[in-house]
Amino acid sequence: MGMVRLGASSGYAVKKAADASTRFFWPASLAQVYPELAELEAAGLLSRCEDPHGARARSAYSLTPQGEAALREWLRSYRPAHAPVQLRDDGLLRLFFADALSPDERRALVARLRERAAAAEAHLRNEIVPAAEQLARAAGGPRGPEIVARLGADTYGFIERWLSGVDFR
Amino acid sequence: MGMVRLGASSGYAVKKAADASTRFFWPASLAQVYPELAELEAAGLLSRCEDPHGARARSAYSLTPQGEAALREWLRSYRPAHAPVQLRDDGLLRLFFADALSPDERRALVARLRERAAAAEAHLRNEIVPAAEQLARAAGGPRGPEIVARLGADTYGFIERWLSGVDFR
DNA sequence: TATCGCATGTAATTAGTTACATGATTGG
DNA sequence: CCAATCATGTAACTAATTACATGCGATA
Repeated sequence: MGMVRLGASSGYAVKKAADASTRFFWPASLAQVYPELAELEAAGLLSRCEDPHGARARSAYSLTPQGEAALREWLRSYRPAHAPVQLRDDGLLRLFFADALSPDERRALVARLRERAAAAEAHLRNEIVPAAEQLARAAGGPRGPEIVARLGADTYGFIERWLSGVDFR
Repeated sequence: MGMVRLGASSGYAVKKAADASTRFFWPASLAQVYPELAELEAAGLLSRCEDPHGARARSAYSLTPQGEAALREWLRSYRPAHAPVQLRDDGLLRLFFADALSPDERRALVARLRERAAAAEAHLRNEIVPAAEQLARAAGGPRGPEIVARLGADTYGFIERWLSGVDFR
């Protein structure tokens, strides 16, 4: 619903938008998106209208007033008691157990973790942040996507620097 | 297997150890742990011996040489091409879509995200890091758990400070 | 003697991914 | 004309959580 609100009208567009923005903390697959859109329509939170492109069928979704209200209620319902951010990551898991390795292998693992954090930072900063800026200029200035993208880039940068100071012999 | 290596012999102990350490980036449930231990035993990577406590049955697992080798191979197999850290988080998702809220509501959301990051940092620093230090003193000085716990605490601290500088009117 | 923690498992449900299946449009 | 992208869905499978079910041991 949030993606629809930001201008992604079709299921395909919702998936594409998620890939280009929320992928790092909330990935979505097409097989999730299509049934979900249908359910939200059945619940009266989205309205659908046929918007074919030539002979190719396309469904253009938009938020109903009830959908807008439900989205805002969901945004307001966040409480700090909710589970904290999960840094779900098999790299950190390996670092956790890295005492089973030799010192050289340990250093190599830390180096690879640094590389990956640096790559994630670069990708967010060079691809995702500019895309969010463009969205802000285009669609009535939503700032959430840009703020989250910058937070992500800076956090990966922080992790990269932190790991550079680790001396895990 | 990593947990068994660090001294958690029973399924219950593995779960408890995960709750007290890897929970933030790799949560485990008992319903996962027990079948997994049985599979690893069947594969010859763990050996099991009956270790009853009075009349209460208990299985004490330990790594076989093949298990030790498999664990090390898994630790070595990490490549930066692997999916980057996922900050899977419904709080970030809400921030992403927060333009649908009023300025006051937005600020309240950011404040709650800060509170939660601060709580996670405090918990890691006051509970998880000391537990990892104790483990290091007890079990032949594994440093991975402590390093990861400190990285987590510092990262949450970074996020908390970052959010304090956000002006999302 | 009752509650809490230790201990082991199964069953049911829910969430999520991957693969399959199909076909139109657009740009090189 | 061929490849990439747009577009929609279903089916099968895998992973993960939650709930259920049971019972001993220690301690307050």
